[in-house]
Amino acid sequence: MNISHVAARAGLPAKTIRYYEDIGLVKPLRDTNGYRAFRDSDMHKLAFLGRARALGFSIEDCRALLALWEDKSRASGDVRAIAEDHLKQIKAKISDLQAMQATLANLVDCCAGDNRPDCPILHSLGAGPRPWA
Amino acid sequence: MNISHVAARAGLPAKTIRYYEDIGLVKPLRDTNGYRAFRDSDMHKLAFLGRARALGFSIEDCRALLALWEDKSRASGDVRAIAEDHLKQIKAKISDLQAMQATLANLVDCCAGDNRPDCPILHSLGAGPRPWA
DNA sequence: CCTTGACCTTCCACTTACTGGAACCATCAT
DNA sequence: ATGATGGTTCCAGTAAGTGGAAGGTCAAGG
Repeated sequence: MNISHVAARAGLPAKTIRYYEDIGLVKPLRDTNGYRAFRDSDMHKLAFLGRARALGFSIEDCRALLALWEDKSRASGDVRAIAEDHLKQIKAKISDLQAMQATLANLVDCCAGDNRPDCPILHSLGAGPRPWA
Repeated sequence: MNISHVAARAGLPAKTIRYYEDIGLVKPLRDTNGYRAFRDSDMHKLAFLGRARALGFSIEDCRALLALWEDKSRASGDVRAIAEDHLKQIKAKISDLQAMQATLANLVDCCAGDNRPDCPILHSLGAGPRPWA
């Protein structure tokens, strides 16, 4: 399988796949012409990576998950630990964003949004406490 | 006011303030010894930036908001447009994260997290549709 | 006067996870 | 032979800083 074929099947841009090879996440073979030759196992790895990245795992998390995936004797607790940690970060990020959203929605509601120069959004940004405080 | 004083009052690291000068967000004066000399107006700008960044506005958004803040004749509609756009992005990001959270929480729940090698998290990442699909 | 320590300065490299583009090679159909 | 698609490498840039080295400045203490 050449790169564009794999890209289509794994749902990743070819550029990204080359990058993943660069950083050692996949190691495709090479044809005599220098083209990358992906085995099925490479394809599966890339699909795995695509799904893990879509869940927001970092590249380094993906590297660890992939190692565990390949290690048939791994303990599921190791995987769960990574996933739980990531879940915690996701929750924290959601909280942050929700706080931002509340503050900003409030500011937008207060703003006439017309041609008058008086704008409560700028007023609030220019003085007062940090919005999230 | 020298940089560490401003940093403390604006709640930003000195490094960040130097960076903001680099990219033209603030233009402090200089003392004869080469030290940055911040006026009150610089301090207010930096505090403004700190608050806007805390709300997740990008640097370029901040640049625009700062220009509007300085422009006494601006229309509040301009500001509101930036804020509404940003709000939309925040909402989209929250949705994304919530979808991730749901999928991942489900996977974590299904995982025994013990020493057995069978792990539904890896199983799900290794096959099936993209989690968000 | 000299030193020490806490400032300040600049500049360069590194971070995340790619993405865009240039320059060049391979393959195939016309 | 030529043009259209592939593929390859490498270089640079993104957002928003952060870390560190090398070196100038200033006030206080001995």
